[in-house]
Amino acid sequence: MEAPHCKFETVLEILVGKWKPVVLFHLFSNGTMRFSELQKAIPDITKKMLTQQLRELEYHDIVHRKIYHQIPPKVEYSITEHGKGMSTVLQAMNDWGMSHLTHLNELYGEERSVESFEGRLDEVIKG
Amino acid sequence: MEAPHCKFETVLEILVGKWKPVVLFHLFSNGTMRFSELQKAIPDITKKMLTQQLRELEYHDIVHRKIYHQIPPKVEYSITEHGKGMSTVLQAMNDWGMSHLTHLNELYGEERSVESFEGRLDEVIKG
DNA sequence: AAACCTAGTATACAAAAAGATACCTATATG
DNA sequence: CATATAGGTATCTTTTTGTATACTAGGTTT
Repeated sequence: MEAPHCKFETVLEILVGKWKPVVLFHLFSNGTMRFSELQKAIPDITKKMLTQQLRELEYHDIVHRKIYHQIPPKVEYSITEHGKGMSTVLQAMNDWGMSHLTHLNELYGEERSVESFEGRLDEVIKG
Repeated sequence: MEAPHCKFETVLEILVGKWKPVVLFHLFSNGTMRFSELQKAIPDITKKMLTQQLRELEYHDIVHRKIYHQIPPKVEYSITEHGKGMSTVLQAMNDWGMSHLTHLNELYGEERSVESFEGRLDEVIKG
């Protein structure tokens, strides 16, 4: 990952990647999840991608990784306190994003999908 | 560009790409800029990339493209009214991004560059 | 008439991100 | 003693992004 050039690019750095938003969504929703639970929740993600995204989020101290030293292994992921502070930004992005989708629909018609993975990130990050 | 899966991904869709943030920064700062002025402001960008980013921003109705039918050609770019509505989100991202950088510095030391292209997007989008 | 200007497009190529698949660890279970 | 288990890594291929370079249009300047 490169150093950010402007402050809001830091946020982008955290969020970009095909799977980061979904992963965050599930962790914000469920609080604590095991690696395998995340895999089940996001069926199309490969282990490699899931690991990668989680490690990047961990680097940014958005996600905490708790290892249980047992066999078979058990690892739990959760949003850190610092990570929870992101919810305001996510909320702002979500709100404007919604109105932007409406705007796009006005401009181009209803072709765009507005469906989300269960579609309730807004509710989730508020709580 | 794919359809977004969650609302805040719409915002990401607008912002991702190596050059989108810089382009937006300059347009928010300068109000109206010609293609060539943008090129000068962002020396490393190629015409192809600049065109591409601008077209994507135009599609999202963030940037307006005004063509003067003269030769040699003249085309001016500016932020649309709809685009200006994004400034709140950018501001939120910027603010949290700044505090996040501080947090990262506390965690990992001062290795990370906090420099931005002139570093004043926050001032610019407030105005 | 040749060269120059601006705002591009076209084509080929390199680099980065993502995907597919196989493999590893060490214990518990059948 | 073979197999399953959970959470990964390693390696290779494909796809997506971004870069480099050349070319175009058509009026203006030299």
